[in-house]
Amino acid sequence: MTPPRDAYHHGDLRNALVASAVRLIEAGGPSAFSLREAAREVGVSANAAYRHFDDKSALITAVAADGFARLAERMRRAMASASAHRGGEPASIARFKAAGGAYVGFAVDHPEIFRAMFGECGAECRSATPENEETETSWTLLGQALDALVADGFLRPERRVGAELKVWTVVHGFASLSLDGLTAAPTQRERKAALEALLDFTVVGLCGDLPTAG
Amino acid sequence: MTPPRDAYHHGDLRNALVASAVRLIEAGGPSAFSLREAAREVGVSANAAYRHFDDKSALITAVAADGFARLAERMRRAMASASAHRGGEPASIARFKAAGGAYVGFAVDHPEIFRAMFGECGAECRSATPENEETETSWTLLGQALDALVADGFLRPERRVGAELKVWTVVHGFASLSLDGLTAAPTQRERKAALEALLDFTVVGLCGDLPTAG
DNA sequence: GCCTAATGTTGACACTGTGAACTTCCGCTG
DNA sequence: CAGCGGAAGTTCACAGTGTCAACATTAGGC
Repeated sequence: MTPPRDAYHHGDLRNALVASAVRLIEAGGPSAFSLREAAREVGVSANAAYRHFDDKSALITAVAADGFARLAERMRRAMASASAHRGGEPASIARFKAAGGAYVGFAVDHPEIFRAMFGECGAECRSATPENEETETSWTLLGQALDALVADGFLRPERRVGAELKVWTVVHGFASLSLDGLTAAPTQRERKAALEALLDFTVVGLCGDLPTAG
Repeated sequence: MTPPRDAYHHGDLRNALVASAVRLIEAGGPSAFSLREAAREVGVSANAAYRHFDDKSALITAVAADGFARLAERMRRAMASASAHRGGEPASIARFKAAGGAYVGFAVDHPEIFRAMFGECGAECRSATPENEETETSWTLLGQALDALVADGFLRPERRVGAELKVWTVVHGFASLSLDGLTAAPTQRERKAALEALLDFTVVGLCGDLPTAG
């Protein structure tokens, strides 16, 4: 992938460093990652990194940003493919569940990256600055899914407000617990079942009503 | 608090180190905490800590364990006081909401400790070993609150199974997002409103049904 | 009252993030 | 095409860190 470096100038150090950092973090978590090691892996002196990043944490921030972009992409894909072959479910609900599933799926597949994204260094990526398109995207995708629920008549419009936060809460909570393991490492099968139940629960919470209590 | 150390032996180094670590972590997060600094603060050589902890991470684990104990205590208190003066709400629902509120409250009041509890070093505290009474407790308290919902007829028994995970997911998710700030630092007032809405949403999700879809 | 084991101490090592000063080389201007 | 300015990398240096090994001190049981 990286050709043996002969030239004095690397050519694409920034991206190479980010890629190396992703590998290292993916392997051992954000704590088991050092600037020097990343530089070593790329074949460059430790301080070269400072031409491209203010900080060690700036590099991690870049990793987080990359993670957010990949997360959004994954959600996009999942939603699109859910529209295609859903299993008898209304399209809007299928898409909604697909979005949630993709979020959790990303977290489970890339736990350490996910941690980095929501650690202190990822903070800048998460603030909804107008420029931060990528970050905004997963939030936006969720919004689209919810709008579709309204359009299909499942979610009453007056309940639409604040729905993103609720869904995000559920999905993010499940992802966090899956990683940080309140439940001791369930099988993928069990997790899938739990997630399905959770998404149903979410739909009821959003769209449903309490039975006449008495 | 700690009397000026004159004796060669500290007397209660273990606890002193944990307390110091709690302060340091609370001040600057788990990353801005060093074994040496904690030892310095206690007035003891760096390596003295190794008589009480295998590792730096073992110390953090102790901090996490302490956090879990305090969290459970806070939930216990909140639930008890909710039984006393609830505002026209059924007791079981009031207690349930109090438990959730206490969880989030702890996370918001002690963000860095909370992070430590759910970071890699806190992992041992979270596994439900039979001995790990304290850890189990907040889960157990949640279970009690759910049982009360069943007893009061709000939650149908066949929906009881798996309810802990759902509630935990919501509450933990909201706590995480509140700390890690998807939403840019809302006021305490806003957060309280959001939490209230979220708990209502949770009750509906657990106990409610979809309106006859058509 | 001594011996042992628990508790603390000192010294050392490899490693980290980062600043300062120096070198190499790409790309532009004359 | 010469040469130069600045971007991109390098080396040296420093303060801190976690941790190991060897040593010192002391509390408590025989």
